[in-house]
Amino acid sequence: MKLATWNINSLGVRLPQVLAWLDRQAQDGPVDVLALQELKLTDDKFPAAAFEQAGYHATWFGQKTYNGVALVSRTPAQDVVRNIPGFADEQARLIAATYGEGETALRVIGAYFPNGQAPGSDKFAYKMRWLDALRGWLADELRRHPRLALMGDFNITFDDADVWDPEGLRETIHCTSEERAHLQALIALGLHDAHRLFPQPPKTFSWWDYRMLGFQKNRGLRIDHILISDALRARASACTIDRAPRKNPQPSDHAPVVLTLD
DNA sequence: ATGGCCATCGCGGATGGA
Repeated sequence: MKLATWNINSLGVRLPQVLAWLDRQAQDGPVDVLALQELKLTDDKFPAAAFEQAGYHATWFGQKTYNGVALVSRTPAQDVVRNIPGFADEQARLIAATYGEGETALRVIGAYFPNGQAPGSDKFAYKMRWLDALRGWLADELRRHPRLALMGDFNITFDDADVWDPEGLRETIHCTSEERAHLQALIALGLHDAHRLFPQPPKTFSWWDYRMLGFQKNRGLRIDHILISDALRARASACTIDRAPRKNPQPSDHAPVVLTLD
């Protein structure tokens, strides 16, 4: 089975690319759950019928202009949660659901972490509060759901290996010690960075700036992640970043991350 | 080189992204 995450930077613009990508993936095994971020549309504009026609269920949490997240899946979502319980938030950034029953039930959390803009800014402070709230709730979720995956656009790099220019970008947004400590605190709850469970080529990134020929020069960051619990780690067999959609006309600035489980 | 590109809203140019 496959789990995937993709920040598509407007589902209105890139729905055809998402459907084409799901089709392509299905050639060597369908994607069971795809987490999407940055829908940039309201709930009433979500293209549920298009996904249904393609054979997928969906559950979504939209917002006008900004943010918005969804889970697209082969089986229906159960026990859906929108945003972090107990954390008042105007922004649609998180959606969680359970797939399957009993001991094989899988809990999936799709999230669009705040960008944070710059250390010291109000948006950075919001990012830190959001991360605190996520950690508190996630600890409970892990107790309830041993088979759990947290995936999405984290807007945080783990370390210098996730950064095209570690010296030039030291302690800038996505690369600060404070953000990385928060990311490690999520790992400390009992999660694993699926990407690093397997050998990866150096300079493997998931996002490239639209400007300065960022993708062509591979000037990128790895900020899109799939974190999995111990129970899922035991079943993980591959984790890859698919650069192909970044070469599409009108691409998202992010590439999808795909985890394969036995 | 303190911007470059892209999407949104809405019809010019600001805002946000990362």
